[in-house]
Amino acid sequence: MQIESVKQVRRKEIIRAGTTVEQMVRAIADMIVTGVMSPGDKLDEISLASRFDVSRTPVREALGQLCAMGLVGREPNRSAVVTNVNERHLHSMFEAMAELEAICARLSAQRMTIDERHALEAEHRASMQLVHRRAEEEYATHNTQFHTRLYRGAHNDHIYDLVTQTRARLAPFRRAQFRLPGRLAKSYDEHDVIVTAIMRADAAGAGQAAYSHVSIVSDASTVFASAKEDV
Amino acid sequence: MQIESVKQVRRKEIIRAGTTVEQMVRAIADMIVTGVMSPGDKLDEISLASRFDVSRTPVREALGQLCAMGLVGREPNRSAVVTNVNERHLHSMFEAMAELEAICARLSAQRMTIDERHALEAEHRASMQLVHRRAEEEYATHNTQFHTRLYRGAHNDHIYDLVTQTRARLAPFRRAQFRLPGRLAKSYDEHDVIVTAIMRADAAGAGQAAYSHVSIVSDASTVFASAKEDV
DNA sequence: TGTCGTCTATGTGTATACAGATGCATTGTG
DNA sequence: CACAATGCATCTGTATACACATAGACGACA
Repeated sequence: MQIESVKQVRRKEIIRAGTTVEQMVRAIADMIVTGVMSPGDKLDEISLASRFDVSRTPVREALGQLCAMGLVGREPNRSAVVTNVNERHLHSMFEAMAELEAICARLSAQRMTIDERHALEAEHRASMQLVHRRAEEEYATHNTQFHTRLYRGAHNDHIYDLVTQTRARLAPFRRAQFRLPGRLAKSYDEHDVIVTAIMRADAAGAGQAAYSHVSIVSDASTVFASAKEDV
Repeated sequence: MQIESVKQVRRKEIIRAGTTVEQMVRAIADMIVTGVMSPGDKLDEISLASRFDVSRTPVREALGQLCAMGLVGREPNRSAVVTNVNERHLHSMFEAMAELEAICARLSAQRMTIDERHALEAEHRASMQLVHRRAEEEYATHNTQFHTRLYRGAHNDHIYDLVTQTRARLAPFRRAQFRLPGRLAKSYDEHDVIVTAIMRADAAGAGQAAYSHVSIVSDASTVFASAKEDV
């Protein structure tokens, strides 16, 4: 009886804390993406359970989802670990990202509605101010929206899934891209080429512009080297 | 004590039956892919648990993986259901598949080693016999291998993951493609164009050939219509 | 002193128990 | 007779218990 009341209280606390599985996934993913946890770090189920004040069961659920997202690896009878990608694999992800962006840009050039084209152009034009003000954080937000518009503009749900998934897996390696001097202006110019091609319905041009945009932004080996030095 | 011995026995049975989570995933995926279960069918945890003679816990694990694979959908406090894709979404998957195949063919034309090129060509040539013998089953096996060679030949791990994943999700809708009259010969001819382009290191040609090959094979709306009539 | 074996501690995998939510059926009322 | 409300049954979500696997430490023997 007393035990049950304890359970009740705990349950209330959990509900109040609002620690759902989804939130745990977000929290752990954030820790990985922001570098709080480094590749190779163990994710102990018991520690996580006590940390989020839930039992191991939902923790395992969350780890399963993170595993599906590719952020953590799991082996039988072993703790889940933050996935440790090697340089070759990282390069393959950046290349895949470039290919997917190119597809989205091509399809966007062909399929975007008038409204979508106008919205893309307007948002892009407005971002010039952010470049002048050197507002890196805000530009990063705009940049995410800009690319999301391309993914949506392709009007293909499955490709949207693939590109979003790839983007999530690359997130840990894209930190602070816009801090580099002149990077904002360069990004804007590259966006401009893409937007212009899309407005002209120039599919091939948009695809090529998007490919080189992402390829240049990534420069995988450099990114990886810097990321590795942190470890 | 007695309870424990019962558990022991059960455990032995389970081990003997060898019903691991991975096997359950395979079994359920097969049921979906082969049409034993139709889109919209409920996947009751308790029924599955008794069916595989395990508790609900590993069943939930398996359902989570199937959800990540996109074969089943889950909503809170509701049974998992076999994903019911609409025509638009199915079309988007076929289109994505064509784009991914094109990428793999392009990259294969550029990157395959001499050995890989020879193996591809040899296997392709050998498949002509299967066409003459109208060996649909065997040709289907060969076809899978052929495409897998293209995915591997691109030398990009992440793209391999994406294309494999997409292929798995499309599996339920590709049954009996090779039963159609003349389909084998047509497939062979299309493979031939791809192989020739790859042997010449003609990236653009290989990409285009692969795209139209997959696009024609799929013909999404027809496939969907027939799949739908079964339901 | 080094190496191999065993023992223990920690953590995962699975089973079971229980609380909450949802959907359906049954009953009561207009 | 139809519709709504309530009760019940069923299934999911989470907690907890227990058995097995693995790794690291300690001791024995060469």
